[in-house]
Amino acid sequence: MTRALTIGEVAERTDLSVHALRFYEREGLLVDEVRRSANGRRLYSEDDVAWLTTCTWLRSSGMPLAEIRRYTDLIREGRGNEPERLALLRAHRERIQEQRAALDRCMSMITHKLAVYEDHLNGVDNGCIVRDAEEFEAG
Amino acid sequence: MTRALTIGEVAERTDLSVHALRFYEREGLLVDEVRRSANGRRLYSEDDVAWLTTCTWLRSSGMPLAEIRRYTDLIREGRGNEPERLALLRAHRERIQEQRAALDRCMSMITHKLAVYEDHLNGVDNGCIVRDAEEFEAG
DNA sequence: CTCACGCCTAGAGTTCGCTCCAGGTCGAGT
DNA sequence: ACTCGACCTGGAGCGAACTCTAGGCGTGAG
Repeated sequence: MTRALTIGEVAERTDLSVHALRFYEREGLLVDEVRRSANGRRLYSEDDVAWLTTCTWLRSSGMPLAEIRRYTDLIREGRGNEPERLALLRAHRERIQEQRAALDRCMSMITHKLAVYEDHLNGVDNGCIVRDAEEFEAG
Repeated sequence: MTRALTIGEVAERTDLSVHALRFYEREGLLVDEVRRSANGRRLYSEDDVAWLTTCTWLRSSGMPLAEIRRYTDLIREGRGNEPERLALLRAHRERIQEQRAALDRCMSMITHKLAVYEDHLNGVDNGCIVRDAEEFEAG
């Protein structure tokens, strides 16, 4: 068994602040209760770090903390609710796909605007009033 | 010239609430001052709608309102600051790419967990303690 | 005439996800 | 003996992006 980690060490490894770690704990985002040292300091296991990393990934893809808590609860409950976990993950997968679509839409808009502005700055002056990139096209 | 639109109509077309539209206006997110009817009601042009749509796309790809305002200001200023606009758009393009990477990371994690759970539910019971999907693999 | 409706303003309230503070404990180093 | 740094708690505070409320106006249908 590996050495227990302090909150500071976990903060470094997960890119969460120590404040956020305590906050996540209060919010019930940890599957197991965090162990404590004799003097009351938190002791995290590698499993805790792994789970927190999963949490940060879910967060970075836009899952609200409330839903991560729900997922955590399901895991804590143990066997039997796998269909619910599946449903939750599938729902999130859908949202990720929607987000990706949104990013792609915006990305092509930006690519387009960049092209227009770059043309403009390279002297392809079409002489129309300059406002947003879109307006170059009209001329 | 096309008919001016009421705030309600613009709300429908942009998927922003009327509250949000007034809020955006207060925050200086509109390039031109919104026209008003005789009795003080807002009258939006198709250009306004187009710009607001651009704003919603930028928002949906995670650009903060403060930065949209900055971009709006640059456009309102007129010719001469195209390099700044380019820089702003390029910076946002980078962030979009990072976000996409984050989504992809999370997506493959989810795909993996889904596969593990689905196997499990289809009777591929590997007999280990059931917690998060990851733990199925160990067995 | 009255009623509902859509709009107006100024400003308060809400949700989310932290972030920070005050005040305190502990252990190691000088 | 003293100080420093990392940790503890409970609770306040914050920034973002809305969202809603109160109170009021103008117009059109019944």
